[in-house]
Amino acid sequence: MAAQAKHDWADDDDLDEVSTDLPPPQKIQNKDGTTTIIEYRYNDEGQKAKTTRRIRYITHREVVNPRVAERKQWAKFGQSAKDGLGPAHDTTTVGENIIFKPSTNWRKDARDESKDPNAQAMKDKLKDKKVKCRICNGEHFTARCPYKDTMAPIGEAAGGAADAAVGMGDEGGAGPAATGAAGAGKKGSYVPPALRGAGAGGAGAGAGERMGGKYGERDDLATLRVTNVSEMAEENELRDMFERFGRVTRVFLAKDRDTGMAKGFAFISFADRGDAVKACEKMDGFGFRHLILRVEFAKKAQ
DNA sequence: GATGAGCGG
Repeated sequence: MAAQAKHDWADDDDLDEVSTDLPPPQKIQNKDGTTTIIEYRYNDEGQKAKTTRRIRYITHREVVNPRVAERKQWAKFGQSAKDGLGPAHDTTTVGENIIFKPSTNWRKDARDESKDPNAQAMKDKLKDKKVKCRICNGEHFTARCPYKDTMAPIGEAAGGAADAAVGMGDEGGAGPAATGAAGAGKKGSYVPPALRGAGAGGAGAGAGERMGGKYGERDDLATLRVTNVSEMAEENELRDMFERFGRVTRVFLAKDRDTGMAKGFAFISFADRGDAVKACEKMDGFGFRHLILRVEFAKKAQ
């Protein structure tokens, strides 16, 4: 036993893998000056593969980038130290040859481009485009409209409020009537997706309909704030954790908008407040990724 | 320790 123990059976396989009946590479000189190289190797699936290449050796300086030619002469190192010069098929991927065409007169190039009919059509389209405010039809963005906060967008006149505001606009100033219109609700102001459809009771509120309250009010009756959340955590994980208590309607994991780094707290909204209560009780103090979660009902807007 | 996100030319 000891006599033959030097040989680890596990190594045998490896040896076989590389050294079994792979025919040696062949080089065939063709009459036209090219060389055909046939190599055998194992591919990723462990199957034998044959590679045939017909190449023409070029030594002319003008044809081969001299710096590339030089690199081919470099001695290899590391695990490739014993390999011959030039690229080896099993360690080298020959990339696509991307040709840059730096231009000294890009202005002229740009002009040429404009002759392209497609580009021209596009330009015409853009030329005709004018900024048109959705509120007052003025030549500014809706967001910059002076009546942004006092008027509903055209075609969405809410009762007499919008008309009143139009009247004010004609007089060139905002007055008490306009202020009243604003009080009725900022229709037309942007509502972020998370807040859309929010209203008393949550369900049944028609989209965009005012529920006697301000816009921007989120239904947080069944929303939990979870703090001490691992920065590695993902929204899906949180959802999975809380879903066992009831239907989770929203998971918000706070992250820095620029860096994307998790800020370590999250909001979980439930469809049913009773589920939220249960989840709050059970999950407060829950160990998650080496941290202990703190779970409480979210404040603000109730 | 922290209470949320943000249109579109």
